[in-house]
Parts: sequence; C-alpha cells; structure tokens
Amino acid sequence: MKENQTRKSATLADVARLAKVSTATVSRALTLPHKVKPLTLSRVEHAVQTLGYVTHGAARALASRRTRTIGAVIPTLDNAIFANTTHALQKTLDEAGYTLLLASHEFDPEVEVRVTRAFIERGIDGLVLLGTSHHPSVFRMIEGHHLPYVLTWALDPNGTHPCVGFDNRAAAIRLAGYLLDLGHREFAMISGITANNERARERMAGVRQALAARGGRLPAKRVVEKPFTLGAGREGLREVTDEAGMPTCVICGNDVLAIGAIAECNARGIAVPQQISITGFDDMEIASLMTPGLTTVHFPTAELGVYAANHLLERLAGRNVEPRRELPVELVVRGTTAPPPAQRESGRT
Amino acid sequence: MKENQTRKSATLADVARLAKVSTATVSRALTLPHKVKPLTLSRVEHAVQTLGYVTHGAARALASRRTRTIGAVIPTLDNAIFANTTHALQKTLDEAGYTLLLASHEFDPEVEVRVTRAFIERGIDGLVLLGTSHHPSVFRMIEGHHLPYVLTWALDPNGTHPCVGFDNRAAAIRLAGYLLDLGHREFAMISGITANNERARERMAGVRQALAARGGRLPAKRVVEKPFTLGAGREGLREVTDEAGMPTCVICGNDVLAIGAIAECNARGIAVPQQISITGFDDMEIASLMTPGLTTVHFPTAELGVYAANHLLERLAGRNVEPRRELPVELVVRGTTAPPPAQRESGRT
DNA sequence: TTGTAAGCGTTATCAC
DNA sequence: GTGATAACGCTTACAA
Repeated sequence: MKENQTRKSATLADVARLAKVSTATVSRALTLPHKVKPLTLSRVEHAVQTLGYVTHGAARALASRRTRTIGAVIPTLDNAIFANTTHALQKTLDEAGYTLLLASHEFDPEVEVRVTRAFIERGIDGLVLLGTSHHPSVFRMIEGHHLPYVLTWALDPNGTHPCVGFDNRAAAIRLAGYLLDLGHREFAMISGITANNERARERMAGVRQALAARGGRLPAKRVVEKPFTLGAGREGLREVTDEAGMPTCVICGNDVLAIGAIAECNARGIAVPQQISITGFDDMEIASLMTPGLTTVHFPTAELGVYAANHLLERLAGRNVEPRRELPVELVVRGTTAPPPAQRESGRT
Repeated sequence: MKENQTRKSATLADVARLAKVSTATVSRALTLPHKVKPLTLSRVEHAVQTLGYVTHGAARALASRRTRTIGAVIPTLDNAIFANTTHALQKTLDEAGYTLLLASHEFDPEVEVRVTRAFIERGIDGLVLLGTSHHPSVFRMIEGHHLPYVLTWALDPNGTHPCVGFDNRAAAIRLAGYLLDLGHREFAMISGITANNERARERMAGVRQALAARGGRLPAKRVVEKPFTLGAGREGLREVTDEAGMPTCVICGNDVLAIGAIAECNARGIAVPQQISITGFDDMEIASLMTPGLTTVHFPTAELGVYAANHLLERLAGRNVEPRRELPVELVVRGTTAPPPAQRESGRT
C-alpha cells in the first residue's frame, strides 16, 4: 500500500530524500544548476518531476530575503489608460524572472496608502508608483524599508525622487502652440480631473501658459474637468460648446475624452475638423484607430513601462541608474487638422 | 548615541521588546486584538507605531500556511475588456482582507501555465481563471496543490469545474433571434479570434445555430475573425461589406469591435442603422456611451467579478458553494435599431 | 490573559 | 561538489 503522497505538497526535503542528496544540494540544483555535478543535477530534476515539486515561495522569501516581485500601484484598472504601461511592465519584468503585483487605488490617496502597505508586507523587491504626488506616508514607508522605487508618467519637480516620465506641461505647450500656429484663438479644454493628478494639472497649466503668451482665449466656461471616459468626453463637448460663440478648437485631456468629444460632434452633425478642431493627448493609442480630424501629442506609454521596469531591475542588480529620465513625446498630425473656420478667423484679420 | 535603529526593518521581536511583552502577545494583538487585554493592546500598538513595524508577509505565510492572496490569470491587460471584472474582483477581495495578484498571458497557453505556476509558488490561497479551456497542466497543478479555483466568463460544459459565467451561446442565439424577428436575413459577423477562446466560439456557434433554424444567411465571406480592437472592428466591417450585396446587419463579437465597425460606417457615410444594423455583445460597457444604433446583449461583467470573488471567499471560509453559477445576460435595445432596409426586405416578400 | 518554544520550508555559511 | 545546520520572522499549541 502506498503512502498517501498527495496529502500535502512535496517539500525540498522530500526531493532530497528521493534524490538521495542533501537539501542544500537540491536548493543549489534549483537556483545555481551549474554549481552541481550534472549527474546529481539530473537525479534532482527527476525527483522534482516525479514529486511535482513546486518551490514554497514564502519559505524562499523568508530565507533569501527577496521575492523577485515588483509592485505597481496605478490609479485605475477601470479603463485602458494605463494598460499599455502595465502590460509593458509585466512583460519586461517577466522576462527578467520577476513577477508583477498590480493594484489600483481609484484615485483615493487613502487606498493608495493601504495597497502600498499591503505590497510592502508581501515583500516586494521594488515599487512602481504612478505620478509624482503621493501621501507622505507612502514615501515614509518606502524610505523605512529601503525599498527601491520609481515614479512614472510625470517628472518629479523637486528632483528628489527617481522618476521616468513625460513632461506633461511641455506637451501641452506644444499642442497649444500648434493650434496657435494654425491661427486658432478661441480655445476650449476638456480636462481630466485635476485633483490628486499632477498630469492633468500640468497639461492644463501648459495650455494656459501657451495661450497667455500668444493671445489665445480660454474663458472659464470653456474649461471642464471630466473623468477619463468616452461618455464624459461627449458631455464635456456639450458643456463647452452650448454657450453662444463656439470655440474653433477643443483640447482634450486625453484621447478617451477626445474620442468621446468626436462622437458627440458626429451625433450633432458638427464637422470635425472643419467647424471645430479636436485635439488631445494620446495616452492609449486608441486615437490612432479612430481619428479623422484628431491631432494628438503622443505619449510612448509602452516604452514608459519598459523603462520603469528596467530602472528597477538595474537598481536591484546593484547598478547605477540615472535618477530622472524624460521620455520624448511626439506631435502626431493626422492629415486633416484644419485652420479655424474662415468666419472666425476673419473676425481677427 | 542611539543604536542604528533604521538599518533594517523592525521585527515582531523588536515590538515585543519595546512593549515589554512576548512575541506571542504581539502576534495576537495584531491578528486577534480582542484576545488581548486593552492595556497590553495599546502598549503594543504604540510600539508598532514608533517602530513603524510592518508584518513580514513571507514569515507569516510560512508559519500560518496562508497568504490571504488570490491570483487571477486573464488573457490580456492590453484593452479594457476584462477591466470591469478585474476591478470588481479586486474591490471585493480587498474588502475581505485579501490581495489580488493579477497576471495576463496574452492568449498564449504556455504563458498561462507559467504564470499559474508562479502564482502557486507565491502561495496564493485561491485562483481565478478566465474561460473554461486551459492547458491540462494548469488543472494538474491546481489539483496537486488542492487549490480552490473558479473558472469565469463561460460555463464549464462538462460540469466538472466550479465556474461562474455567462451562457455565451444562448446570448448569441438571443441576439440573432432579435434580428430575425425584425426581418433581417442577410447577416455578417465580425467575431473575436476563436482559437483558445470558447467565449468567441460559443458566440459564433450560437449565431449560426439561430440562423440555421430560421433561414438567415451567413456566407463564409461574411464572417471574419479579428482581435478585440477598434481598428480591427473597422477593418472587419470593410471586409464583410466590400463584397457585392451588403448584409443588412452585422453582429460583432464584442462592443469594441462593434464601435470600430460603427466608426467605419461613419467614415464611409453608411447610415447606422438605416442601411446596416450593427449589434454586438457588451462586455465592457463602452456601448452604453457610444450607441445610437447599437443593440447589444449586455454581460454583467462587474457582477461576474463580485460573484467569482465571493465564490472563492466562501470556499476559503469552509462553506459550501454552488459549483456552477450562470449570470443572466440582457438584451439592450437602444431605441434606434431598424428593420432591414425595404428594398432588401421586398426581395423576400 | 500572557509566555514558552516548536515548527513552517527555504537559503546560506561553513566545513568536509 | 556536497552535506550539516543555523538562521529567516512569524504563528500556534500548550503551559503557566
């Protein structure tokens, strides 16, 4: 009669027994195969196979004091804005033998603190944070645990935190400058929610700054803040255009809002971009698929993930890394962006 | 001169020392506060505060043999299809004190095996799998570790695995039936990729089954398989309509494809739904935002996440759970769906 | 109510 | 190249 071998999962000791070696050897065979004689190695491998042995991660983590795990805390999973980055992160880490832990805080700073703590308890080796503004205790915990981390998507204005991201303000200035060059002066903006979100704030500030310098008009009633959904984009367009005197162009906080705005134009029979020019920030690459009339500043979000992952991997390998990396953004004009409608332009000439 | 207290993170023993109690008491204070005298409790809490103590998860997991962690392996993070479900999962688990580990396999069965193994090594207490078809070794590993798990989005045809999901075939039959009732006979379908995806397969099969029973036509050249992206939806519409003789309606594998298809119609000046009726399966709830002319079968994807999470939580609590739960889907007609254009209908009358 | 101490399954430091 | 064995930091009988 056989022992009840499947009652509980096999341990290193079981493997060692079966392979007639010590646990130390099994451990080596598993993690440093080249430090073990080929013959022993194969005996161990065989034992592992027949027992269906799987390393006990917690025990390994406890003994080795590392988990080969990286945590990423992002604002939301509920839309695809961060999916490119997240996917690139996961892929890059996976190839390096690391596992990505993912959590979202739904734009609630308290939740961000909690999930960060949960990650630290779980023994992550490194942490990816999205954005530069975080609850002080997030930074305190990171500090207290000497945890390697990197801020992403934006650049730390103080230069105190390692970061890899975009210059959101410069991107906004660039986009607004392009529209000004075309002759637009009557602006509207459908921004993301700026609370706890320096990316949205910077984009807004950049637009304002560019317009102020060159005489564009962006009255308060032509600025709305909306969550990043298609529906909000439609709504936003309604709100900034229902007033007398249409803007000649609308800048959207990201491409989800922009596509929503375009949908609303279509539904109302407004021609894009002949009557109104929609532009935005291309965070998700939806834009490139849906875009007659959509000019965007493109953010290389997948690259961001790769860089963020590599930043941490380098540091974990004990190498030095540049503490601040700015990723270049790109103005993407899709052929159809028009100058402001003649009648409006003539008012100025 | 102070000891170098921040050199390494504080342990339970440090807390115990500071609070002048035993480690056992600290442990209790942390996990079963009511089993500790209030005074002692507060001493411990104070010590925890001043030391900035954070539980060492690996050590806890090793000793307690559980991690309070649930893994979910989904096909992709690259678009928002599964975001609703994932978010609901995370939220529900979080409220129950569990952490969600998330990984994607990008529709590659080998990768699915790898990430599943990684999760098991990390000591997850339960596993959420998406879909019913998986590599045999996935099931073998689950089995070998007595790991509670649940399949989602589809229903296990053999009834051997616990699952909570939708009857994708019935949903397809329902949608096709609705169109047949309106008088449509010339169908086209822009399906998702059916390889390794029983959801897409079932939807396709359901449409075919309904049409066969009632005389609808779905010629091979009017069926295309596309990845779930907006661009693919546009492309798909081009492919199924470029032939002579337009279909009067197009069924899309999900709402991303449907919205892409509508965008293509708009771009080509085809009226939806007067000349062509677009319908689809509403997995993401984008549809409700973008939908003049879009009729869908709505899948309650967020509820799915809640149910899946609760299924696992119940089992982990040692309670019995119904091993198979079907979530009802709903036909959502958004007011504008039209009968087939008269000239085509007249061909049949 | 609290303390003592034996694990939990690895890794890592030594010898051999 | 391999084997003993002492950590790793916590939980949990069992004792007090």
